[in-house]
Amino acid sequence: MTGKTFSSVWLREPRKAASPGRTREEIVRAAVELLNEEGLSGLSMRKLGAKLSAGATSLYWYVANKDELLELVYDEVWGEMMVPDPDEVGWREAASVLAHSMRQVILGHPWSADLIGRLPALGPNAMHVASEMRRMFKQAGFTGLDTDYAIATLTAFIFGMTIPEIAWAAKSGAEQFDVEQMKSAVTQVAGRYPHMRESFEMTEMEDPRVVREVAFDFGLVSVLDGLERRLPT
Amino acid sequence: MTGKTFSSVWLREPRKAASPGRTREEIVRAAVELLNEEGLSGLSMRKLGAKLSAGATSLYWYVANKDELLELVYDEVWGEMMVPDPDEVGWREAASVLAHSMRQVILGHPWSADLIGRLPALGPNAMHVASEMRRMFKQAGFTGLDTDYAIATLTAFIFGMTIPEIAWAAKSGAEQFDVEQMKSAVTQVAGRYPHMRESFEMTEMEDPRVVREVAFDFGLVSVLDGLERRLPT
DNA sequence: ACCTGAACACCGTTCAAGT
DNA sequence: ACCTGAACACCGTTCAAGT
Repeated sequence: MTGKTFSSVWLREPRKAASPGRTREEIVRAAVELLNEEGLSGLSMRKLGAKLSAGATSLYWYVANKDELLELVYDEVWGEMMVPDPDEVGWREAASVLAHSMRQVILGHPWSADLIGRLPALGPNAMHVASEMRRMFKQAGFTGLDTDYAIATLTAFIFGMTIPEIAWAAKSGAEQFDVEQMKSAVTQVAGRYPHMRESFEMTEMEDPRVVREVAFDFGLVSVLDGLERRLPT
Repeated sequence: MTGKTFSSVWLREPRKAASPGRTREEIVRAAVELLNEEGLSGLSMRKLGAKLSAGATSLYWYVANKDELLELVYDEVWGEMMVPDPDEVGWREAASVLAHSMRQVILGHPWSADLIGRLPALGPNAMHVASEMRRMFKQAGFTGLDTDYAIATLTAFIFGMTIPEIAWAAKSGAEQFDVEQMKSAVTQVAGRYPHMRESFEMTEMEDPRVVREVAFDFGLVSVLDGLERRLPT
């Protein structure tokens, strides 16, 4: 009657840090490198083992399974996010800087997009960011559960906006891509939807990179305005 | 110098609809069943072939690869989303109903969460929803690119809020799960973060399902308020 | 304490061959 | 036009065995 147990790397004691052999840090560093170079599908236990010039399965001594390894590298991403002090710059500025920082970090590690929401974010870096966000919204004036709702709303916006950006960046970005072909493709598909055609025609003359930036700013201001209205007066 | 070409099922003519053999609809229906029963990792070309009592690789006649198959089932999900007529109920009500509907549809097909943002949503059902959303925001008074920004903001919120819900629902939901164990686990991890402990203690006495509902409503109202402020006066 | 290799049970995809 | 089977190049994970 106890059911499945919830498991996460962060709930187990790491192996004793004895002198010989590899360390978790080494493994995580190599994994991140592999991910940055080849993306999520480029990371296999075998390849990672090889990169560390170890046998294919020796990693299982440090980590229970691949998901645990991913939890580890996921937390590295959280470690890169900038959380300004709301006491110094005010909560709105702090939220804004944090949002842009989170977006940039994800865009810089496209493989992390697939991890968001799939993996629990219980690592120390994620905890630190969450904790600082809580401080930020309390400083703004939120109390009780509203504080958590505000956090959830802002992060939902940031992730929801950035995750799809990855797909487009991966496909259309880096100019190794036939822009004309894509345009005609999309136009073809939007053919029977006048509202959509209008939209595509408008964005066609703009640089897609700046369109996404502007869209993010537009949305961010909207979300922060909306949250501000929830503050008790 | 033409680069990689953008490809999608929706850009190719489907195979001639001859009498014998299977149809795309049959295949998609079987795939959706498999996904609902076993989740994304339960869908393999081999299993799907078997379910259709066909050879493992016969599907490749109907579909170029597995991603195309996923694009097909993904659009089925979009087909279930409800888009009320903004001319009848007003844009805010329409947006609100749509948002809740999108959330429910995703929660009802947890496997779709991993597809969002990874796959282009170019199918007819996705196009229809996007087109109606555009009509909705134009009716509200948005013009030009602002209309697209508003759409992006709202969908970012909906997806960003719902995708992580899946992970928790999959783990803690269905009561086949040891709630006590998870609580102590999370508390353990939050130990050194007073802000986090406070938050966990507060949500502990509430039903997590209603907490998520309330959070969604809170965020939705905030986002809609914020968007409303962007309207030209 | 740490690492190895072999083995198991899978994958997606290609392709020549069948009807 | 449609389907098959064999084959290729992979996966994650377990486990007995080595040092």
